Amino acid sequence: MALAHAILVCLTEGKQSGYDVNKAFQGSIGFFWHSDHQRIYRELSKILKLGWVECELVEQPSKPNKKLYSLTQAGIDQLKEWAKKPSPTAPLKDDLLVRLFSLHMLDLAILAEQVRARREEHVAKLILYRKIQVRYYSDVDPTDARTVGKYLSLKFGMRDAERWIAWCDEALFTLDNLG
Amino acid sequence: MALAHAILVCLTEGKQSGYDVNKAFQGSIGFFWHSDHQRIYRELSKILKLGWVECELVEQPSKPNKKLYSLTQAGIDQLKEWAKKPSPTAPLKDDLLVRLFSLHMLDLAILAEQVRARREEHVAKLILYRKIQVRYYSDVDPTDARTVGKYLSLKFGMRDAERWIAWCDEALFTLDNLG
DNA sequence: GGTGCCATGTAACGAGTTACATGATTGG
DNA sequence: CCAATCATGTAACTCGTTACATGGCACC
Repeated sequence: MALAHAILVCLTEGKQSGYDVNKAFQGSIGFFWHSDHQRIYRELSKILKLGWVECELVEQPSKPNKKLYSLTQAGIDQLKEWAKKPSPTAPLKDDLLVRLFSLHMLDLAILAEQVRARREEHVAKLILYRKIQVRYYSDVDPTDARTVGKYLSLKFGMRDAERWIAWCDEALFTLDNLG
Repeated sequence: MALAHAILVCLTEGKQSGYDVNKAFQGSIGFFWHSDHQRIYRELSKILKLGWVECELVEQPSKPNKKLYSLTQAGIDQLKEWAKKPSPTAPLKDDLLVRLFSLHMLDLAILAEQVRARREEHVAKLILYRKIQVRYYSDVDPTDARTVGKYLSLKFGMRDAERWIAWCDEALFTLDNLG
């Protein structure tokens, strides 16, 4: 039940609608845990029943009504309990790496193209992360847990992109020497 | 239908039983695409029906009988078609990174312990990868596609472990300064 | 008049996990 | 005698994805 906990983490930022949570899952926390609005709405009603969140209906003139969710004490306890459990390492799962295992049967030019595309993706990500770094984390107070935690995760994202870019360069060089 | 294709990739190595495929999914290819024997057996019967593989029953005295699967031409075509399609980047998904977003509400000591555990895991992986490197890839012929492809994926694994270790060190330093 | 944002969900399907189930042989 | 290896699968369940569904407001 990991998505539920990711939502709880989201709600530590304050009251939010399903729509808001979904937006957070597209940026920020979504860089490390993704979902879609369908599942988020489903999960919100589930954890509402469990009592981990409470819900307040907000009527908005000239906009659709929304439901603002906020953490309950049970939700906070649940979050803390979850955080105590060891976090399992997510196994790598990547098409591109698998394809390399049957490289001898595949079209090298197409594969090289895919590696280039992957490289570009991560270059774009790195640029985005660096923008976020400059925008929000150029002057971090090292004693502010709230900021420091998020900054650490951003740095992870940056390292992730960098290692992809470096590996793609290596792979392209190798593929070039093959054909 | 990604698992099916990962199995096809496996079978480019030659005839294998479900048991063999499962073992490959625990080492080598399994470092980049994991599964379990249940799903592998299910998927094998599925792609047998589709005609991507064919099956030969081998009776073994003093061992359980086994079914040896091998690629058919349709399977090879399928593999090649699949490899032409762009490979989607697997989104990051990690508990530990998510927890950092609610760092201000969590127990720092426990989290630091989890980071240390994560570090050890990746140190162990890196050692394993290096052993494999020395054992199988100390003298790679850069024109041998079969070897070069697998070696590239191994190098990806090594970079992955290295970036984790480096990040964990950074995180531990940061967490230390907090508490 | 079209695109995009706000805001909510359901239904069907496919993928993946956990638990259950069997049974012989080999090595310590 | 116990554990590991070889070898196969089924059943129930949860998680995740895709497609479907609605509808007003604001901006260009």
